[in-house]
Amino acid sequence: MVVDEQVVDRLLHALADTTRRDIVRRCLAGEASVSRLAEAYPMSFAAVQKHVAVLERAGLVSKERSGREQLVRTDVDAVRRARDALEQLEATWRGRVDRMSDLLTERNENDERDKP
Amino acid sequence: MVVDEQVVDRLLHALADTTRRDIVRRCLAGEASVSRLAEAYPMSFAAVQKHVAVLERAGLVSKERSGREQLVRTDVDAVRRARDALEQLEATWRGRVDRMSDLLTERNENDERDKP
DNA sequence: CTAACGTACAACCAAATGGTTGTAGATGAA
DNA sequence: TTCATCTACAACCATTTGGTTGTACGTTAG
Repeated sequence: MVVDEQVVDRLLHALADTTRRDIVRRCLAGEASVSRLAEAYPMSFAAVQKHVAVLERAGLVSKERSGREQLVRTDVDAVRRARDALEQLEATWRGRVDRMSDLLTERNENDERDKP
Repeated sequence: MVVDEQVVDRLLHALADTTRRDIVRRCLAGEASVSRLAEAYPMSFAAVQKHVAVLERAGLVSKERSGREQLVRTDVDAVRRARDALEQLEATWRGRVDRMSDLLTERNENDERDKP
């Protein structure tokens, strides 16, 4: 179940911004319209709109129309998937470390060196 | 023990790039010089150097001089801290959800169907 | 219907990103 | 010493990012 690298890129990039993480948090605690969200930050409505778009592209939130408002809702599963993605990364890396340990243990004189 | 937002920003941004994640992985499985790393990617030495710098600024790797080479080593603890940071984020968000649930539960004592 | 509200989107801008090439300084090998 | 290697860093460039303002459009309230 290898997570697509591109997906991970978008996911981590989306979360690598304080405002966006805050939006995720806010929209987890009850849905909020984009304009209501915009009131919470020292930036324009359009700017917040863009942040929401980035989160949406990463699959972290989704929008649902309700009358003339657009309600933003955090996808809790997506947040979990984000955590799992990092966990998987860590597992891969850790796996490498483990295999490395094995190699070191049984390593004798095999000194390989590739030169292009 | 709140993780500094700025630190999280740098951490997640550093990891939001396939090449950089690969560098982290490679430098976990044995140290590698920057030039050796550069051989592994379809980009210039300077570009890889910049990627390493980003990882270093995020505290994910460190460099150690060995002769004329600069060995890059992934800080395993930093990787763990990265995972923990996301976990903490998730915990915060989850906490919000839980408190939200509590509110809903308490409100439910009256057992009425009020529509806002 | 009209006015106000919420949204979408385009155009624009400064700054950051991700890449390049070129130059210069250390260091190890011959 | 001389030369090849490894690194650091500056200058430059194209694209993306994160912000702005302005305009247009659908929806709701009065």
